[in-house]
Amino acid sequence: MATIKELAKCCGVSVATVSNILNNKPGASEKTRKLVLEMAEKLDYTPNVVAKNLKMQKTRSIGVIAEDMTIFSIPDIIDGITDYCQERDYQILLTNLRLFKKYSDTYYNRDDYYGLVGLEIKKLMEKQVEGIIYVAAHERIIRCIPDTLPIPAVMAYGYSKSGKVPSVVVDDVGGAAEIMQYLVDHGHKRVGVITGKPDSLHAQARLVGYQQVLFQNGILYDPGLVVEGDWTRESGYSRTGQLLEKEVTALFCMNDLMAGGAYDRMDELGLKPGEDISVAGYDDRELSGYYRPPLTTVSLPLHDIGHKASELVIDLLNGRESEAGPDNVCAVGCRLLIRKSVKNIAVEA
Amino acid sequence: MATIKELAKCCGVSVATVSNILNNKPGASEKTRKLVLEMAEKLDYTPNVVAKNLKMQKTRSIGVIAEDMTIFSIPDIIDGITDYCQERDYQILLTNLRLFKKYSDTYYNRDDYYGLVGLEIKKLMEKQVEGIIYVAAHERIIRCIPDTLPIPAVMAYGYSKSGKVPSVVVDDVGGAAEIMQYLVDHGHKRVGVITGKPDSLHAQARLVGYQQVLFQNGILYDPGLVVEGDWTRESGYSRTGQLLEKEVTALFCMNDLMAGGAYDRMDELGLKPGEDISVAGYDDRELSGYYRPPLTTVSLPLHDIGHKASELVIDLLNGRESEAGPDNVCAVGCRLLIRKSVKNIAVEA
DNA sequence: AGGATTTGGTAAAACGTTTAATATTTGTCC
DNA sequence: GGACAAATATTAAACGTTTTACCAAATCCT
Repeated sequence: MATIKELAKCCGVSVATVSNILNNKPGASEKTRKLVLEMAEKLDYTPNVVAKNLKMQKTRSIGVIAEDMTIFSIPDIIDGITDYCQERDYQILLTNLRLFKKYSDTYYNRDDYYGLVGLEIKKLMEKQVEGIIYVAAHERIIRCIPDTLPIPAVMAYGYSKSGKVPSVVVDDVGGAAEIMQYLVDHGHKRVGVITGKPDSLHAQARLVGYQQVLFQNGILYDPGLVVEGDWTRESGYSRTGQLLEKEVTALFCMNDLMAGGAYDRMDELGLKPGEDISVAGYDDRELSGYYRPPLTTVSLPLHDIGHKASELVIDLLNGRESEAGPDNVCAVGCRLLIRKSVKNIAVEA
Repeated sequence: MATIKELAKCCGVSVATVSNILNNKPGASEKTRKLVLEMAEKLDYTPNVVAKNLKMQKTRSIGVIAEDMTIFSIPDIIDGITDYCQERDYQILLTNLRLFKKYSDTYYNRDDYYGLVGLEIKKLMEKQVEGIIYVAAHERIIRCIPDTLPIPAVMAYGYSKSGKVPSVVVDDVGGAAEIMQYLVDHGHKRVGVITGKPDSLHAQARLVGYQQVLFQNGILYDPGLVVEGDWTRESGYSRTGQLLEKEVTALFCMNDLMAGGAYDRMDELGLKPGEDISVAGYDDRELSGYYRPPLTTVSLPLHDIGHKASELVIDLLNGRESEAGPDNVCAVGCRLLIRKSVKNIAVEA
């Protein structure tokens, strides 16, 4: 593989000249410029970027630490990251923690998990990445990214402990509000809710969105209409029964899986989802498009999260101020995905 | 950020000594060894790997070119790649082509697609990756990886045009044979097939597996029992009707989506899948576990494909001979995933 | 014509490591 | 105490670039 020195020799000029020409710096005659360019082509000269990086003290690369590639949220976030990084010509170094393969459910309390992340950060820094994005599988407070890093870091789909490292997250209250408003616009005043695990940030925020819409529309909040699920299809199935007894006209399930469980239960009871009882989901998992009827849900802005996160980190490493909010959190909005599971029962005026 | 030179000065020794100690080479006294190690800790010395790479002419990194991160097969393959690469301490540089976002369905005929891939390969080589893995979204012949690359390359989930670059693919005939054998073991002699698009390698191989099992069990192959689908749920739905007229006892759908369509049709006709008619799928898409009844299917060895591909490429770049078969193709086996959609109708002996 | 300026080019240092060749210190033995 | 070997440490070159400082030739201006 030809080096710049060999190329220079072939052209009968100095390396400096070649370097200048290749980086289109001024100060070379058209003649030598052409000569060098042609010769570079002929020798199939490929610049050694690692030498360049060493000299320039820049790598135009950022480290991406993903908790687990096989969790549904992660690939889309990474897709967003690569989208923006390509545009800005940054290379990504991927680290896959394989968290859910390596650790039990309680992974996030384990010291060795922190150790692992610390090690991977160190490895990336040795490789002179200019920034780091940590991609969480679901929103929560992540304690393992120190806020004393000498390079910028950004959390995608999670919060940092101290709030010092910028985070980009889903606007869950907005998303929940949007679909709830859609429900009340379609005449649903008694909407049962199946929540996620109550310690989950997602579940808390979505509940706030629910309450917000109730309030804004002058509907009294009835705590009896909200029951606790745990994100699984089974919990959606089992909770649906008790909600149905309360004469709700619609169900808001805090994820698509539980909505699937609700469908199951209704089928059993001879009720038609989207006809007898409306149902709304959340997340836009691939499968919910295949429910019968297809589920109306809210689409998580995963791509945008990745896009925004890389935007932030690249701004930061170029010395520009982060334009995340004052609390360093950037919430990106969801898109309402209207399908067939919500019936309009509003009486016309 | 401290360099080795500063560290050396702080310790009052030469850089060479520090280097030797840090790489635990022999020839340093216990005393200085300890001193240096402690000082390194104290200064939080972080070696500059790009300098090291330049000197060593090695980067321990491999480039991964993924066609599209958001296609379901890709993340699992990448997970397999990272799994093995972590073990061997190779870093991965990720390139996401975003093929299905950027190009139409006919992307693979477009010149700019080839150009794009060529460019990305060049970029990776400039960064001195030691090997390249191309990750396809589904199996087909990939024409855009030249077989004259100066570094080893491997195709994951695809074939190279010339057969010169090693490929690791799914053993689709084996997978189809396995689930078919399961079907006949459960007494099904008349098994209808809904194929994928006939020009797909997947569809062709799976059909061979189907025929193989028929032959081995002395069942006559009836071409009337195989109808052409196009991988979509709709095609599964529409094809099911005509198969049902042929008095089949089971359906083998060449992917889970079409199996879902078959379920839909049976529901409509008042037939219970897994009871009145057995159905088998292929691919193990997440959603098929939620079908009612859960679909018996074959699980694609995506993780293993990634694992094997990185094994091959790392062997290759270390000068070991590739242990792919003589035709440079390594087919990795599938796992039968038994759930609830196949009924045993065999008469006991 | 001759000094000043512009144009086109070069030499060499630097980036942070590793390593081969060499130098220095320490220890052993008579 | 001196010779020799072994143990330990140092010097300097190298990896492939970029860039600063410098130089020579060509061009311009009066």
